[in-house]
Amino acid sequence: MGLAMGSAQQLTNDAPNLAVSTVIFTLRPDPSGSLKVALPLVKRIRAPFQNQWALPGGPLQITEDLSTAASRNLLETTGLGPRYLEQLYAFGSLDRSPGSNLADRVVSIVYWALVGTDEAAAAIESENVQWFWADDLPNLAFDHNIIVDYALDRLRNKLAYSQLAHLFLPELFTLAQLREVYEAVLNLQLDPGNFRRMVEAEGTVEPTGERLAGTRHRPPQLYRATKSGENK
Amino acid sequence: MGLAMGSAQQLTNDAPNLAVSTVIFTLRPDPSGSLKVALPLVKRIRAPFQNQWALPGGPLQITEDLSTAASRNLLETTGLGPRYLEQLYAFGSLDRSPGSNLADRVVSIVYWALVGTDEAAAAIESENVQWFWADDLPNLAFDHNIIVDYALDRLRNKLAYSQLAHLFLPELFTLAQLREVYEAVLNLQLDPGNFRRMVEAEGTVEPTGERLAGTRHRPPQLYRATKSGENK
DNA sequence: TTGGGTAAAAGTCAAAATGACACTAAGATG
DNA sequence: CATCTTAGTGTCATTTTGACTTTTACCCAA
Repeated sequence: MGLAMGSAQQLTNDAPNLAVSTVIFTLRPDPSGSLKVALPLVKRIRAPFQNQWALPGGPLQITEDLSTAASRNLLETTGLGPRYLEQLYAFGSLDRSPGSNLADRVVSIVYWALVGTDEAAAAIESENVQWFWADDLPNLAFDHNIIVDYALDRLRNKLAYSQLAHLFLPELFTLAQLREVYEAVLNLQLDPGNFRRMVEAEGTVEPTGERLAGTRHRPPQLYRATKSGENK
Repeated sequence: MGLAMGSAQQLTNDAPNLAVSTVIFTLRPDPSGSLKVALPLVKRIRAPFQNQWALPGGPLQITEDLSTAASRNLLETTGLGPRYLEQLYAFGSLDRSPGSNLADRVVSIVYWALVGTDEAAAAIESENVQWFWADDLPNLAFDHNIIVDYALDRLRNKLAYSQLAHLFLPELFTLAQLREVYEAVLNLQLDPGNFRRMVEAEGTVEPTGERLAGTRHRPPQLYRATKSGENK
């Protein structure tokens, strides 16, 4: 209970350290042109797991909210703001970083975010920040592979019983584009007719009256998200 | 970035403190005999919020996992072990404890737990630990009213698309008892026939062949939970 | 011993939701 | 103008859901 003495390098602490990390999802066209889920990772520049890829994150500042820290992760790695941001889970097992001692223990509160397909195309990429396909990740630092899988599960679940698919898209979109989002995230094929019926029944999108020109077929209606069904 | 100097009383820290709290649910018969959701609270013995009721919890020990800490909360307040335990959410707003300064900032990782109706009847109760109806709580310390509401939402959701209702019950139970759990938690009436059809279709319970005697009507079959559909 | 009360358990039925699929519309392309 | 392609509409059988009826098997009181 007395005053703990720090080492020269680091304050010795009897409490775990607290960090916030963020899983950032977007959709990008793969070489064949179909959309796939992608996320940015940062290369670690120090031990442990030096030179391995990891989720963007860092210590929680004493002055910032959890979600603010998550937004900061997002901004610092991609230069973007979130279209959607939600807390995912707090990971705090004792064995998250094998070999390290208890004083280095870190509890990570992880958020997940969506960024628009259009915005993400203009996002920062560099030596130390690169985008990966969510279904084809390298071995990540710490337990970050597990975390990404967990976030993917949540994304797929949310998409099914919530209305956030349009957040990947620009303000105006066709039902085909919306369907493509579902197909990319859920990794399955949807019947266009039935999909239309479902979306119209939900009332979360409304036709704008405008049509998208320049297709090689009948011009599709452009829709926008309704105010009511923003999300949840 | 230098070595922080502590006061005589407390180590001044540039990181938020980390605590684990647990919302513990059970079902108890109310005066009229029907089951209602109840939870134990502890009376705070020091400021802030001295003498107000609060969720059981405390600082996370450097040597224990998050879920272990939650189990410890449960054991220390009720003397019981959890039938079910799941992380709920990490609460970390800057204004959780109005009036306190940043050095006292606490991020709480909250778990929620189920304990059996039978076990809970024998749980500890004292001056400083009492059970309350979930739908009739006093003003709790910190943001704990919000947390309980959040946990109730989660419980109701989980019950609907997951199979944990039987965790409130003893090993053997009738379908009427199982239905009573749903009705108490979701606060609605269910058609007995349709409920039976639903439960049988899910295959999460199996008849034991035994029947419950002593009722004033046709003796109901006793069921148990199947291994396969334990939960999730 | 029998008739009434009660909830268990099984069964019925119409409405709604779902999945598979066919058909027509309206543009582009050659 | 014939053809290709996807938009958009329509059909239909199957499954699921909610409301309800009927029959079963016990207790209890007359």
